[in-house]
Amino acid sequence: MSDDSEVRFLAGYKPGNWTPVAVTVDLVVLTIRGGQLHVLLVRRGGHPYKGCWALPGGFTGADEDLPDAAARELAEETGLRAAELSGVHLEQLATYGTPGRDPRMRVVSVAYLAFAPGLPDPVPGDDAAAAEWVPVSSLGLDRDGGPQHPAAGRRLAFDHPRILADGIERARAKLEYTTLATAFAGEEFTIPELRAVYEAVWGQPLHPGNFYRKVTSVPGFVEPAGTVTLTGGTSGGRRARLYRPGGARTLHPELTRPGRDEEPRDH
Amino acid sequence: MSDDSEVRFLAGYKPGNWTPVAVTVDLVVLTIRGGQLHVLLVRRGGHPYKGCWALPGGFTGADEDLPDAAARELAEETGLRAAELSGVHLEQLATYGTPGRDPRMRVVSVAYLAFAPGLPDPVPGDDAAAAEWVPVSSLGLDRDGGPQHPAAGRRLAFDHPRILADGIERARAKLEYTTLATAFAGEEFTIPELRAVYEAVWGQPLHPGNFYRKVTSVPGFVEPAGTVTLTGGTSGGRRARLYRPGGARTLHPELTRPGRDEEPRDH
DNA sequence: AGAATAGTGTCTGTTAGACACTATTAG
DNA sequence: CTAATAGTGTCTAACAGACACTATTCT
Repeated sequence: MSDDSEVRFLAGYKPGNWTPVAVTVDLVVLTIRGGQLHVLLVRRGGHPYKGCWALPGGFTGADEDLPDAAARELAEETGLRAAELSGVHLEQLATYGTPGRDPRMRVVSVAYLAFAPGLPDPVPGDDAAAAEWVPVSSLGLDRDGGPQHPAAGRRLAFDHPRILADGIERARAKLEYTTLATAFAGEEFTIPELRAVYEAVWGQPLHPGNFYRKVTSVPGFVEPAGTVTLTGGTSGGRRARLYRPGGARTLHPELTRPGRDEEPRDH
Repeated sequence: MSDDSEVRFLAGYKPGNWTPVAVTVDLVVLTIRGGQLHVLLVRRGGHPYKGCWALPGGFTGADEDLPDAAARELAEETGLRAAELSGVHLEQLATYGTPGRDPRMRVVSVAYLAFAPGLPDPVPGDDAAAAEWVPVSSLGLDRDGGPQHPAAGRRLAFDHPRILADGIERARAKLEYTTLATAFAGEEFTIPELRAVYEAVWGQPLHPGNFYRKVTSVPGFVEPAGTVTLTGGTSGGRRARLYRPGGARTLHPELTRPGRDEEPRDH
């Protein structure tokens, strides 16, 4: 496959039969604050959509791999260092390239999804006038992960409502069959804290007793740290045992969302 | 968000702060022939990787949406018309953009996955010297959807072994929780035919009796057509009832793959 | 008839979910 | 003590998987 004629071909190759396109990465960064699912948004400091809220993101570098670009943008917008970023789960979500989605030119955006345990307040990057954690519930997405309602309070730029909805639905689906919920919790956590993650992402309460049994019975999901919390709840209650993430990455059998009898799964 | 200053900005906008990149679509087209899972491959007629086998694909048009580009490439490589293509399931798989993956220049490839019922023999497109259905089992992918073994008979160009492995794992996973298997069958099919689809994609035999009960009991998966096949099997056997795809797109509860106790799910 | 394939009956072990209960801690 | 939270016991209906069986068709 690599012969003389190929070497000659590459030496004389000039791009021609292709369309100039800009490739960007956009990030759906999710975390949990105060029991509510939040997404990281920036207020755009420049045109187009100046002053609108948008997902953080930016252009990819000339020799930068896509996951690296996503990690770099995440670091720039959150001010996290490499060590802190290592605890953040980052995965590719989908790619959006409809002509006209950016009024400037043809832009193909590779969206990434990030799950993070309690991150600090963000630091606006170069292009942003502000950066904030925004409760997902304030954005008027419908419960099934559909696109943003037109009358929502804080409208998002570009096709970011669609990307955000896809990201949230992906997150909801992945909690069912992976151990990713532990990526929202710290190094050690209690089962009620883990349950709070599920309740925040899924947007509905779960049965505490059954959740406890389920989580502790799925092999590899969590392993006991052997210690308990220092105090009980703020208004009484037993101390909770502490756990660490187990070795498994997928759950068998899965933890199914209650009350969904015919939703699409993402992908 | 759309004010005078934005109009002026866009009128005077000149691309500058971005990297020139070519965007292509690559296709993982799966079908079933003779009880075996096959993938559509083309033999490259030009450099680079001249003479190697590769996934079909090509550059996106200047004002072409990504799914349209995928459908166009699919039509070009298979010679199918729009009416036939409507029965083909096409979904975005993932995007691959590691620098150097194409020796010519920076190429970001958006991969699509297509499931099709018995397609005709393909017609090579412009850039291809040949196009063929190739049994997936002949390509030396490991059973869990890992990348191609280096010593495999027919090596694929670029990072196409990885893309193919991702596509197959996606297909395997989606059979578990969606009704997509019916996209591999025709308009009407028997339960044993549907079982053959699962067995071909999953690569393992399933229990006929339990499969029958499961499939017919999941609401919306299949609905009886009221007729039976014209003959029994070639060497005896009862006639099978015919079914049509039901209205559901997802399966509740799912059809789980046997014998996998800790595989990653795709995405 | 005999082999092969389609489809059904039935049993067993596991699981989700409901509900009631015990254990422990703050105020 | 009382309220609140953590965790356990137990029952029931549903389900996966195993196995045996009946039904039908080809040679």
